[in-house]
Amino acid sequence: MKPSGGPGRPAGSRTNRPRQADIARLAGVSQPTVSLILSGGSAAVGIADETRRKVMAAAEQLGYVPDPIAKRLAAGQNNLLGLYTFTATFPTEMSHAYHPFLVGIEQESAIQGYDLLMFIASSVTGERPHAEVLNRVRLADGCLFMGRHLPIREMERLLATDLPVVYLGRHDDFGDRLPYVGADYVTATAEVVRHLAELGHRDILYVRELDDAISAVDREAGFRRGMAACGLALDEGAVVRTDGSDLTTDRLRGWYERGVTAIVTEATDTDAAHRALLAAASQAGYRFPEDLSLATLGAPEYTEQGPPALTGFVVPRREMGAAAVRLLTGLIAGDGADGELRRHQLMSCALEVGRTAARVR
Amino acid sequence: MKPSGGPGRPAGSRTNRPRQADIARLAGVSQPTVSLILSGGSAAVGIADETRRKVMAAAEQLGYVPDPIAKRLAAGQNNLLGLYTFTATFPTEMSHAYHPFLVGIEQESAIQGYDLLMFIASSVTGERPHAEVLNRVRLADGCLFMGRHLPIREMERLLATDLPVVYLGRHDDFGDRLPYVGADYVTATAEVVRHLAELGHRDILYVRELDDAISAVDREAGFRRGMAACGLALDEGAVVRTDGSDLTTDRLRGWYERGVTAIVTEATDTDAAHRALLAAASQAGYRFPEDLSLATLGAPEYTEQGPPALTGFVVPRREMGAAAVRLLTGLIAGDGADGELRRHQLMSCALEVGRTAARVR
DNA sequence: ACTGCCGTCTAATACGCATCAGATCACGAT
DNA sequence: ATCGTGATCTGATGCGTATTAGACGGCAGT
Repeated sequence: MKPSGGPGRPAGSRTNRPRQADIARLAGVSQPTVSLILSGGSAAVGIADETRRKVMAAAEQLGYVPDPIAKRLAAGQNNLLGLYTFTATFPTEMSHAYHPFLVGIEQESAIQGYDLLMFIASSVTGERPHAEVLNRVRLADGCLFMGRHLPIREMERLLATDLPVVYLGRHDDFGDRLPYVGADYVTATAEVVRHLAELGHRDILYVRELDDAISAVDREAGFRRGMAACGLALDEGAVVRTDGSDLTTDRLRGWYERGVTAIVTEATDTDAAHRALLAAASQAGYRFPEDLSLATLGAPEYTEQGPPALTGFVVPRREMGAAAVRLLTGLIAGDGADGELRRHQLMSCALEVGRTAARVR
Repeated sequence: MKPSGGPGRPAGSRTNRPRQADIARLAGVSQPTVSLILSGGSAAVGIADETRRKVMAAAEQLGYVPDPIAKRLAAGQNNLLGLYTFTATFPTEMSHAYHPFLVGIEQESAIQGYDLLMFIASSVTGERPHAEVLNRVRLADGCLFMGRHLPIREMERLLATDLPVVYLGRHDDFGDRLPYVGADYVTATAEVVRHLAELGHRDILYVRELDDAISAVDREAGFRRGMAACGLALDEGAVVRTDGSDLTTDRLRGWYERGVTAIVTEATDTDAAHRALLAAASQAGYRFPEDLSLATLGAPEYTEQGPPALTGFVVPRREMGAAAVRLLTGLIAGDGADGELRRHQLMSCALEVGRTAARVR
């Protein structure tokens, strides 16, 4: 490699961008003085106006731009928020599940003055995809994690670090060590049940997904709580688990004839249960809400075509993303130690009164 | 802030992560030796096996993880690709215009082993939103730019830098200095015209947007070229500019009665022209393709519900994103100097034979 | 035995900025 | 005349890693 520096520049320089030292030389002061004036900000009291002017002028003349890397190395902060998703962030098939979160994250990050660093390189590197990420993650001042299943071991190691971290979603396995922003599915589901009860429904069925993701567990808990609060009996088989494949037309008819008047189901990434239910109903000739009432937990955001149609609740994804960013930046700023920050936040989901549930006949 | 260093560590240390110096002490060698062994990779010949083992063991024992910041400062590379969009990357209203690009960018970045650094903070900082970009952008090894209108002055300054840059979209104002990956609208539009001509259409109208974005200019050029190539006359008024507001039902009727059998229009961010045309047609009672044939340039990607319906062409956004990343990483690797890299790339857009255009009666 | 050379490792330094402990000087108070 | 005392600025150093020049021994060749 040849010393590509300009005239009068030390040989090691890889670039010809001006540095603070150049400004200092031009202004006839020392490099620390330049540093104080340019980045010291409010701490730059005790600098003569004359000196300040000279330095500013020199910086302007040279077109100085601070090197973020050096800044970070020296100061230990670079206004970068890491964003780590356990799957591809921009999925091809799945209808942009992360998108509403990202909208909130982006907005709030911008407000807080942080840029977003998306860690994706490792998603294709091989067998232990998340092992090496943790190295890179430290590049940011703090990191946001999202995704249905988080890798326990890697998370454990990360938490042993002093890097601020926030998980988007509820997760209590790490106790207080893992701050998160989640959705209050329990309360929201109970409210949906209460809404149905107020419409006169007493025989309510809950059709949920197979796997035990926290959201599913919470929703079922909310369902049971809501039923209990309304004094409704929860007979055997009132909670149905399915991945969609066994949700036949006959089964649906059976429920109907047994006297079920309302069905609660949940929308998820895959939407298996929800979709299967709609399919079976359409095939059996049942209409919502004429024949059966339907409530969907966590319905997708409004689309552009008109008001919400599905009764249920909507997860405030945008607000959750923004809240997560606020929590993270708070932790970075060190508010965590003072206990000013609620490290575990559950956002409430608004009840949506749509057109799929009606008063029982 | 308190000096949180552990026991035996210098007070200035902000973190208790092990450094190369710690490994060196534990293994009884010097820090440069550790550096050589751990990151030197192939250049680490000339190291005794015994030493190598000791160092590796010590690194493993301490759970060493290299600091990307320091690495970058020292080596001038950090495997980060910047992504700068001139508007919010995750828009709320607009139907995820950037999304398909992002899918390609993410995939290819992962393959190339780069993480993605999204610069967003400046979008809210005030009057000259992009002025401060230069500061941040240099954090990455190279930067991808996207957005309809790029700020000339800032780009000019950036190009004076040695930072590799790629623009997603065609832009020739900077000559060869701004590498880009664009779409070949001219050829694609000409092919659409040819397709219509083969269906027997001779009176073809082109309805385009008002503003002179490059895509619009190219498409019109392609339209004219296509007409010429097919030996079709281009009479006065064959090209209509509109922002949608003046596209009345009467006007559409006028065209129809004048003998126009096919209309070519373009889909853009706002979709103003395209949407207005559809609205007017629907209001006038015209159906596609029964009454009029319609071709849409740059139709949105397939949605999940079935095969494409619109005749026209589709912009290969995913591939463009991937190509842009390849170009950028190539530039970073220094392939640019050897002329191995096509700094200006135009990707072809596949003709879509949909259901809105039919053989003329 | 002296020279030359290879293999192995280390001292020194760069990278660009921030921070801290003084240095320097002027000025007023004792 | 001496001693603070505040206002301004600088020297030295750190941040964690990569790189380069060269130190140090040992071994072969003459």
